[in-house]
Amino acid sequence: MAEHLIRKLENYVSLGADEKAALRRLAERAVTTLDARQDLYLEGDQPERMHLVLEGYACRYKLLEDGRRQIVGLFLPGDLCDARMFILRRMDHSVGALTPLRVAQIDQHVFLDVADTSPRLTRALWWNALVEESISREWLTSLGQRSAYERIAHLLCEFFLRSRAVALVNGYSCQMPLTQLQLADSTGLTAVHVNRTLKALDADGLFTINDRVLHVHDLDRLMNAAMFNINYLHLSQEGGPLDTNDP
Amino acid sequence: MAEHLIRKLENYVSLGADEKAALRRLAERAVTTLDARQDLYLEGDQPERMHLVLEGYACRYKLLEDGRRQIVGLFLPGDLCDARMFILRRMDHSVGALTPLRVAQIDQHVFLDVADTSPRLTRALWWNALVEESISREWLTSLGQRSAYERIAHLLCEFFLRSRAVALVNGYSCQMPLTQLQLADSTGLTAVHVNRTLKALDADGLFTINDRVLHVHDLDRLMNAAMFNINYLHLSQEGGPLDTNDP
DNA sequence: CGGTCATTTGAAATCGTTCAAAAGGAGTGG
DNA sequence: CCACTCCTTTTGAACGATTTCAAATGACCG
Repeated sequence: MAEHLIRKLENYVSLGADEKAALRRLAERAVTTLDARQDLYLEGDQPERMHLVLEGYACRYKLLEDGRRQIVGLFLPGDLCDARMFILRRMDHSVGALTPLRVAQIDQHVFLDVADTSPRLTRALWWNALVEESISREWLTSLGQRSAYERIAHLLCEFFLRSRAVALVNGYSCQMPLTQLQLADSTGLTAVHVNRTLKALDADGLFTINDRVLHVHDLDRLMNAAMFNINYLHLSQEGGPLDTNDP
Repeated sequence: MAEHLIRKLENYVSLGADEKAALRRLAERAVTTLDARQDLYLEGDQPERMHLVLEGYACRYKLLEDGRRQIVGLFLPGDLCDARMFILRRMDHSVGALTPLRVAQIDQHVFLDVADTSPRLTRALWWNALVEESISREWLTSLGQRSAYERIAHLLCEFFLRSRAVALVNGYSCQMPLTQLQLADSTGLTAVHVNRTLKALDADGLFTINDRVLHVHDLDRLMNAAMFNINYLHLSQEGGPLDTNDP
């Protein structure tokens, strides 16, 4: 099901029935499942196919020689992995499943054909790629400037809002597949400190995580605590998505 | 002069005379100069033109409400700023000159026309964009996992190698326009600590910086100290650039 | 000459790490 | 069903990398 992807793209522009159909056909390609902890790519691989996440969660990560690990991006349902990575001969990072994962494997040329279905769809897929880059920049800002408390608040705030953008929230709750160790690898902290910081965030009434479910208790205060500026997610273009009849 | 850009792209693929000519024409568009500290874009701007850096150095940066600043990317001569940013209605970060700067301002459609001059050039410009993303991921890894010492070693190593890729080195020296404060904003450290760490790196015989010039004393040891894995720069495709007669 | 910016140094404070250990849950094989 | 292992969460105490605060110096510029 490409519904999550469609939902996400429609934050940017309303899609026509033909465009949605093209995306749905994409999602029917070579559907595979992976267990948690399995890798979709490893650093050094020659990427040949790209993937659309249908169900479950995954991450990009890099390893240093001595085993230190940094998670450099998260994939939610509806996210596309490495749409154009095949231009680089070798992967410079790995992609791993965080939970059991269902993905569609898509050949590059099939994707490019679909991307060319309509100018509007082309643009929407571009928008999607550019938002991913914007998120990287925001993560850089978090790692460089935010305190542990702000950093974790920021990550979870982003996660909640990205989940909401693909209709995966239930009021103020959503899945949160990251263990404290993975949270630590995402934020450049240690698991011990993540544990203590999560407790502080809970004590302050901002959110709790239980059994891989995030409950946001006060989104406004959470955003404030994280110095969260929603613009970088480029969700609603002022006045909402473009109309279907737009050029 | 588009020579730096051409040089850089030829790390990936050899370009034909017509392709080079197209790039050179790009670089003649609306050439402007800026002083150090002037901004090319501010967060919130609607990007309309993209830029090619002809001479001088610039950076992308983000500010938090309370004034903390993170530099999230560097531009050297030959770098393209925000080739496709116009798809996003608003800039989510700012771009500022680090030194006096000469740039060519390029309209989006002009750029896209040139990019379509040949499949090889299209691919080369894609390669360029993907390398920039790869660098972001490596910076994330630095900020999250590397110590102050490793982080600064890594940044300068990268800077040296990127300079070399556009023929801006002289043996083991190159310009290094960042002040210690800017180095601090790039690495998520304080200027005080950058100062002390630079001294340590000098004392260890890795490199020195004097009057905005970097002298690398021992590149191998510098790369080791930084845990520098050159693959992420995607410089030489195995066996060197593709041949001009390739598809 | 005064002002701004960059560099440098010292001393104290702190945030986050490291080390160590315990406890709970989930899955596996006997 | 128990024993076992692995993973995750949790807590305490000590340590240390980096920050903060403060101040001095030098270079450049109008």
